[in-house]
Amino acid sequence: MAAAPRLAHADSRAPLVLDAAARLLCRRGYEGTSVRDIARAAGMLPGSLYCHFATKDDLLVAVYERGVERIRDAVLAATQRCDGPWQKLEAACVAHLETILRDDDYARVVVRVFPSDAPGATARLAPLREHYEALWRDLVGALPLPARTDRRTLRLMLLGALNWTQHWYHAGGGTSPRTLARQFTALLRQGQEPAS
Amino acid sequence: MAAAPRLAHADSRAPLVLDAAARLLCRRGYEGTSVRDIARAAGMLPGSLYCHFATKDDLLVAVYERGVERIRDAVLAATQRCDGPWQKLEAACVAHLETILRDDDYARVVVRVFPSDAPGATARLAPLREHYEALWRDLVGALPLPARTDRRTLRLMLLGALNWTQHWYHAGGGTSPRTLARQFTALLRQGQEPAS
Amino acid sequence: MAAAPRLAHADSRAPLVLDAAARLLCRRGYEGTSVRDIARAAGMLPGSLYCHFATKDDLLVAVYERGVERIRDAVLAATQRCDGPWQKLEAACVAHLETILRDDDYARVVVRVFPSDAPGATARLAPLREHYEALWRDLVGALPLPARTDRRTLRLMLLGALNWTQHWYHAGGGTSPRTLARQFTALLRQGQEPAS
Amino acid sequence: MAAAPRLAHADSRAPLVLDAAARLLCRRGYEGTSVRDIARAAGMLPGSLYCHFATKDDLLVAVYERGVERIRDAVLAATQRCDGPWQKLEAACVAHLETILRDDDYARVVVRVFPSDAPGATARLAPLREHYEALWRDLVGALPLPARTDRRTLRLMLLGALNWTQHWYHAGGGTSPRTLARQFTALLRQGQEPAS
DNA sequence: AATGAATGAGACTTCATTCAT
DNA sequence: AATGAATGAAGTCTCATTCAT
Repeated sequence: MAAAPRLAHADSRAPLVLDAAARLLCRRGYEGTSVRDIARAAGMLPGSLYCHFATKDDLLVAVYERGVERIRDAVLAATQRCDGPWQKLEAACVAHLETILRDDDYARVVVRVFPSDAPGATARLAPLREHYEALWRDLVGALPLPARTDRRTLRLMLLGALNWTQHWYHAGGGTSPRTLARQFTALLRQGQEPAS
Repeated sequence: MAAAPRLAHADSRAPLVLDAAARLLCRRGYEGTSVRDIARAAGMLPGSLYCHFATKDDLLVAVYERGVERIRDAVLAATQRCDGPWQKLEAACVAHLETILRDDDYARVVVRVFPSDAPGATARLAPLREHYEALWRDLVGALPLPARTDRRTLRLMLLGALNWTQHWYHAGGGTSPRTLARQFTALLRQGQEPAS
Repeated sequence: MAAAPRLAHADSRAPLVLDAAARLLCRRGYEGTSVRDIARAAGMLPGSLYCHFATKDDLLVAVYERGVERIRDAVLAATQRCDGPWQKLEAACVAHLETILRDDDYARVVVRVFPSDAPGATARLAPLREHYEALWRDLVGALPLPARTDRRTLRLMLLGALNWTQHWYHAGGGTSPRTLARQFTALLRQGQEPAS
Repeated sequence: MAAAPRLAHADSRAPLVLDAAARLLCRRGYEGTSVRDIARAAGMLPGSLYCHFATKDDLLVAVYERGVERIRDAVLAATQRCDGPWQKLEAACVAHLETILRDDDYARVVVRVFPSDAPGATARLAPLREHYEALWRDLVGALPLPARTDRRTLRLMLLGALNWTQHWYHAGGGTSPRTLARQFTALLRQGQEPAS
């Protein structure tokens, strides 16, 4: 079934373009990536990109959509394999970090490029991001926390710490994304003040 | 408003240029800010900028230097007013957050623009950043922590959480930078797992 | 006159650009010719030049290549029509001078612009020039000369005299390039001291 | 008398500016030399140059005047030390070549920069050059030549050969300017055809 | 679906020059 | 005589985009 006649040309080279765009966007950001660069990386001429995407912004949005979908799927899958709210949170952190620190360029774009970086696409980008973060609202909402705890702050703190890793984490540095995620969770869960 | 009467030949309009640059850089990033924009904001022609700064990179470095100096001074001053390592850390978080979330555009540039964003200035920017982060190494180093704790991870987690606030915090949202900083510190210090 | 109907999509307007570049470069030199000027002369916008040539230097190199090719071909063809080393030398002088003093702007660029004028292209220009001058080494090498004669000096003297004509020769002044070339050759060959 | 009180400040630093201009102009040409470069080389700011010279063109003309004066003086002095028209011509060639191939930047400017390179100064530059070349008209005019000889061509050929040396001569290459000048003269005087 | 050429705006930077001080 | 700051034009080159083919 899968190895049917027509195989390669399928529905064009749009995926190839997306891959190239994701690769560059997550490394150089929105302003630092030109349509020319993307075209070259995809083995095309700049004009040819416009057969697949009407504007640079559209291309970014398409990458973003896939990025959000992927990281969301990864986190969802990870949390469903666990029981217990803290276990689920830890699994989510592991999935999030492994996704953005390994080779998923699409997901990395979501973390690297901010909706405000592309003024013409802000309105479409923001909801996508929001869609992903809603997931974390649920995860944090499910935690058994002292009444005084501000769950929003906790969530934003954790996501901030996770996302900021892109700026300092380098593979091969000893600590794996998984270990790092677990450390983050533990720090939040148990605190560091020695039991007095 | 632009083009003041040309009195005050003294010490020039370089500070004005720096202010304009800081304002734009912290909002739009390095690639998103053009020399034209900065010149216009300073009430000059683009070429006139080059009386004060030889290149766009030099201008960024000058802003960075002032930014690092300011946020460093703020944190140092705050910590010296406190006793106790956790108190010092909390004071540092408050100072850091108040500086980057209020109107100090210079400090915000340091948090927003990464050395790698400006390839021609990376070599000058990175040490400045490092100079500031060294301060946090000391602060975290002084904490009385369980032996198992990875102080580096703790530091990077906290700084990540603090710096990421620039992406979601908006003044007038109820929580002040000071409150936020205290919450972050408390979350790390005491943990959230209900005493069992 | 600019902006032809846009028919003739074939093989593009690159030759037109080259022609315009050659025309200006041989008259105003490298620094004296701007990309803007060339574009205007070619009926394009400055940015459009870069569809055909990646940099100003590349454009110069392309002109140079054609210039060297043309003058070399002219000299080679002329010498092959003659017998005898002095006849060949004279024919070469005639060809060289007719080429650079008539309307071959490409060849004139080779004589006018020095590799060192365009630092970024020196490495590519110098071998081209050398390629042409090698031809003259052969021509002078074949002359039956008194043993004491420094052939290198003779060659450089002759080429210098020929090339310098660009600075004073103006068509319509009575002497044709052909006549001039013959005079130069005769002066060197027979000397001017009256037979005593 | 000479070692009187006021010594150094004399009539300002104009000579210093001229020296700097000559140095740069003879090396980089007119378009390749900026007013800024000259000012920096003279230890001044660009604006300060305009205390001494109203425009870049004026500066070039001033350098040119001194250049012509120097090379003219050198040639005149040399010819007056000799007897015989061919001896005078040889002495002139030696003086010309030693002046432009050694360190007299002023004279080198005259040979390197053409009146047409500075459109705004062409009208003032051309007569200066002409003034120098008139000298050669006399020298060649005095030669005892066969009636058929075109003295103008002979003169232009010799001057072309001499001036072109700037493009290939490098000190330390074995042949001195003096030797070279003598070779040029001999080639013209005696011819190279072996006595048959 | 893709190309090659072109566009017009705008990028950073340097130019010769001016002028109040 | 000199400075420091500014100007306005122009320098080379890149940008996202368009469009006939």
